[in-house]
Amino acid sequence: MNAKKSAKQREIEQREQLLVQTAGQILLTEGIAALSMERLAEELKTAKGTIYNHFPNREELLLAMAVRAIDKRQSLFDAASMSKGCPRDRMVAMGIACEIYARNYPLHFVVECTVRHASIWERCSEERRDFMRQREQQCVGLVAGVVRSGIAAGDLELPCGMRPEELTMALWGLTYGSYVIDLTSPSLKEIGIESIYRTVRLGTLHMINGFQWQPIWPAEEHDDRLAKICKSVFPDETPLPRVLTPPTN
Amino acid sequence: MNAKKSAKQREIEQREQLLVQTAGQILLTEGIAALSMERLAEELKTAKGTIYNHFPNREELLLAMAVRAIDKRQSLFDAASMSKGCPRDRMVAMGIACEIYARNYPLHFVVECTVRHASIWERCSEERRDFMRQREQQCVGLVAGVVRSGIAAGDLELPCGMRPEELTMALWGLTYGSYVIDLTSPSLKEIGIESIYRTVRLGTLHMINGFQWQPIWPAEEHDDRLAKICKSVFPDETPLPRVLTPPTN
DNA sequence: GAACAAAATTGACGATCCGTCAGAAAATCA
DNA sequence: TGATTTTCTGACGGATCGTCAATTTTGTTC
Repeated sequence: MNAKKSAKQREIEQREQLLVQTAGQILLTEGIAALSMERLAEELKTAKGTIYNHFPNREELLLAMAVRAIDKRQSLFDAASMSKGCPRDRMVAMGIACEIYARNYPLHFVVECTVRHASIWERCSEERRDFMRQREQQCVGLVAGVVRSGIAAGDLELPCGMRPEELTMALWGLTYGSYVIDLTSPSLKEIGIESIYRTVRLGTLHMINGFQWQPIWPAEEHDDRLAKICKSVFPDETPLPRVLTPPTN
Repeated sequence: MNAKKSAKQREIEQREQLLVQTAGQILLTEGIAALSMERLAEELKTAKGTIYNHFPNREELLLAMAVRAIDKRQSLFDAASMSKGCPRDRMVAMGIACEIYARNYPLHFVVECTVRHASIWERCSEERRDFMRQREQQCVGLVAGVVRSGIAAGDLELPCGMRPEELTMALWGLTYGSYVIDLTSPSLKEIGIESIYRTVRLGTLHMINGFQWQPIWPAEEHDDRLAKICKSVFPDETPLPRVLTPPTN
C-alpha cells in the first residue's frame, strides 16, 4: 500500500519538479510575459487544471521558484559564514557568494527580483510569504554574524550606534541594487560601465575600508585576495575572474 | 480659429494631466494591480477609447508617469550639481537629492521602479525608451561630473583605473537598492533596520571615506553637515531629519 | 477481479482586462 | 446651414486567469 501510494505520489512530485524547472526555462529565455499557465500546461502536455492542483495560482508558482532560489543563496552564504580566515576575509567570502549567485545562477536572481514585485507578492498566501521572510532574515543574520565576529575580534568598530544588521543592509543594498540595475537598465555600456562586478567589488571594498575594518588592503590587491578566498571557500563553483587589475605574472 | 482650436486642445491637454495624476493616485494608494484602463476611464467618467487616444497602451501611460518622475529627479540633481561648496559637499548634496526624492516623492519613486520591470519596459515604443535612457544617462552624468570635479580639485584619486561613472554606479546601486528593498521587503523592522535612510547615509558616507575623498569627516558630524547643505541647496524642500546622532544642543 | 470509494485529471466556462474600430457625436469650416 | 474633420464611445475579439462538474484513473474491499 505504501509502495503503491508513493508510486503516484512520486509521479506527482516529479511533475512538480518538472513544472518548476520548465517554468524557469521559459522565464529565463522568454521573459515573464511568456510564462502563462496555458503555455506551461501545453509544454508539460497536461491540462491547466492539473497545474492548479500543484499551485493555487501563478504567483505561488513563482514563489515556489523563489524558495528554490533563496535556498541556493543561503547555501552559498552558509559556506561563506563558516569559512576559515579572519572576519574580514569571511565578509569578502560573502561578497563572493553574491557575485557567484548573480553570475552563475541568473535564473535564481531573476526569480528573486520578480517575486519582490508588489503585483506578485500581494497575491501569495501568508504562509509562503512568512517562509520567504524567514529565509531573508536568516541570510541577513548570516552576514550580520560575520560583522559581529569582526567587532568581537576588535577589527571593526561601528559608528553612531550602528548595528551589525545596518552595515549588512548597506552592503545588501549596494550589491542587490547594482545587479538589479544591471538586469534592468537599458544601456550601462553606453554610460561607461564595462562590468557591474567591478563596481560592486570596488564599492563594497571601499565601504568596508571606510569603516576601518581591519585589515585594510588597497584595491590593487583585492583581485588576488578574492581569488584565493574564492578557491578555498567555493571550490566547486566556477571561479570568479579578475576585474580590477590585469593578472600579475 | 486659433483661439477655438486651442479651446479643445486645452481641454485635451488638461485631461491628459488629470489622467496621469489620477493614475498616480491609484498606483500609490491601491497598487499597480488596481490600475486598469477600465478603472481609469470610470474614474475620469470617460470612455476607454478616449484614454487610448492619449496613450497607445497601459505601458506608455506608465512611462509617461516615469518621465515626470525623472524630470523631478533630474531637477534635484541639477540643483545639487550646481551647489556651492567643495566637490565632496556637492556629492553630499547629490545624496540629499536622492533622499528627498525617495522620502518626499514616493509616487515618483514607485513609478520608476515599476517601469524598470521587463514586462512593462518591453512593451514601450523605442522613442520613449530612448528618451528614458537619455535621461538616465544625464543623471549619471551629473553625478559623475561631481566626481570629476573632486578629482580635478585633487581631493580624490580613483584606484585601478576606476572611472567616475563607476563610482557613480556604486553609489547609485547602494541608494537605489536600499530604497527598493525598503519598498519591497516585508519586514525590515524585524531584521533590525529602524530607518533605511540611516543605512544609506552611513553606507555612502563610508564608501566615500573609503575612497579617501577629502575632506574626510567622521560619521558623528555627518547629520550636521548634511542639514546645513540641505538647507542651502534645497531651501524649498522639507528639510531632512537627523538619523545618525541625536541633536546636539 | 468485480464492485465500490477516493483521488486525480480534464477542458469547457465565466470573469477580467487589453486594445480595436465602426459608427455616433461634437467641433470646425465654408 | 450643410459639409467635413475631429473626437468620443462602447461593443467586440482575443488572451489569460482560476473554477468546477464530469470523467478517468487509482486504490480498497470482499
